[in-house]
Amino acid sequence: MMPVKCEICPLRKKPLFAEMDDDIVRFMQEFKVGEMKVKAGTTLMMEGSNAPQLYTALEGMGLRYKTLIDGDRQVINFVLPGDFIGLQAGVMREMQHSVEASTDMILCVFDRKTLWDLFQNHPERAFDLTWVAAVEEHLLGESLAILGQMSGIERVARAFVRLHDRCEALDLKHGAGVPLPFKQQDLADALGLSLVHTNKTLKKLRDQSIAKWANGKLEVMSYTRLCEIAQLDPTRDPIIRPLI
Amino acid sequence: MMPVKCEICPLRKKPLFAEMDDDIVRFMQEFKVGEMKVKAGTTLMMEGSNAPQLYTALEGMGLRYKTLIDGDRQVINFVLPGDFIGLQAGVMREMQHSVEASTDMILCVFDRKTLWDLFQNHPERAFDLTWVAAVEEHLLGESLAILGQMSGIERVARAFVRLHDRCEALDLKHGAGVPLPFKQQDLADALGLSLVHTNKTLKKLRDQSIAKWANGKLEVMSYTRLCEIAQLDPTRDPIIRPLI
DNA sequence: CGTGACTTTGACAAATGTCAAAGCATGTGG
DNA sequence: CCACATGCTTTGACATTTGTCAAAGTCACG
Repeated sequence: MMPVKCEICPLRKKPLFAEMDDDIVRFMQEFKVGEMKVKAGTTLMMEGSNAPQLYTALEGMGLRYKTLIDGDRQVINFVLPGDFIGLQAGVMREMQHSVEASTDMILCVFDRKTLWDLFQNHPERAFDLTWVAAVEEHLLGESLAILGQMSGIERVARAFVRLHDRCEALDLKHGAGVPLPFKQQDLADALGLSLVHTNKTLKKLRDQSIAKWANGKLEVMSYTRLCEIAQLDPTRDPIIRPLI
Repeated sequence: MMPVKCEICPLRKKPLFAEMDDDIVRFMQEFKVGEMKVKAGTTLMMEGSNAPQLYTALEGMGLRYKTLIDGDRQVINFVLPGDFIGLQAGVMREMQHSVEASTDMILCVFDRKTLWDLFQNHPERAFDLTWVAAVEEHLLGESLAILGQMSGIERVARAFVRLHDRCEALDLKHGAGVPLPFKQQDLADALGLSLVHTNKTLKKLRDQSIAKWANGKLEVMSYTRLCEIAQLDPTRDPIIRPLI
């Protein structure tokens, strides 16, 4: 099967991503060495290793996580289409977290070795890479504030709003809900809550008809009330980011 | 008073920072538009604003924080000499957190407008900037795991080890301890604990003769035991980063 | 002195975690 | 087609951690 041409990349035109000049698109086409399909459960990057390849998620979802000495797992964030994977491997010695596919995924593949070429000959793209890193930094800072200052139900609500909005921006809404192909344990590990407590919190949102998450689908029934709990302004603007 | 020349910058030679070519040093000297001294308590960057200037901390300490709707504050991290301030303002529309000086500080000042020149004409420096962003991302991911998975005493121990090591790497050790010019409330806000609980946790570490923090000085009495609680290998290597 | 900012303590309340078991799909081998 | 094993979700009872409130202690400073 032919890989998707960057030129006609369906992600590129979503308003979530910064616009891209035509010559940048041509360069990306060159920079891209191929496409990869992986099955759910595949480990894409390993904490502590150095990866020869970098990716951009095209389809499917995954998660980034760290494993602690005592075996606990912290999910750093969820990987959705448009996310760049492997920046740390690209510029630091090695990855500081692992990345795993939660569903089957399709990824754009880049070569780590040509990253330097990007910096030397395509300053706009280098800038965009830094921009992506800064957006990532922002999102992690926000997550930190969520774990540090918010209660269980607030954290779940926040996660739902974030994921719901991102899916909508990607036009992933089909029917009543958006896809959320994770386990409750994944969400628990992301929010720093126990599985049991997460489960009971989900029940509360269900019982109050605010949001329902089952069978890999998230249905937000009252966006307003969800935002209220999540301490978010329902009319705020999304963060624009470049697509690598 | 004459500003410090980059050439003789005392930070540059610390093994914590990546080595820098001579011509890069010359460029940085140009890039640098001046030096700034601020008093303790000064707000250097405001969440939501765009800053015309970027900084590198030379002396003194500060903190980055976010304020939530309900007034809670999350301290994102502590700012120590060598930290770059304002990357988000440089590449995104605006800062996503505030930065405040906890002590008097001296900062290297750069002009946001010349950042683009850096990307166009100094790819190594552009790479370093991305590298810094990646290191920051790593540290935030680690913080996330700390807040999400560790108990109160473990969090405090982690923070102490991190800060102690960083101060040592900067040769800030004088006498029995390292400077830690923050309030208990700052640490509490960084670790997602209440002030009272933080205070009681500090007492535990004191009573067990593991670490004592008073009058802005942190004295680590048993690095081994502290690392044990912090779930850290006491022999691990520090992360090297570029100095901007 | 008296005031304000910070730290320390004790008593009590609330949120969250742990354990254990049951429920419920789904897939597989007999 | 059934029986059973597996992985995930749901529940209830109970334990523990952490937060909240209120007050007192300490220290620097005008």
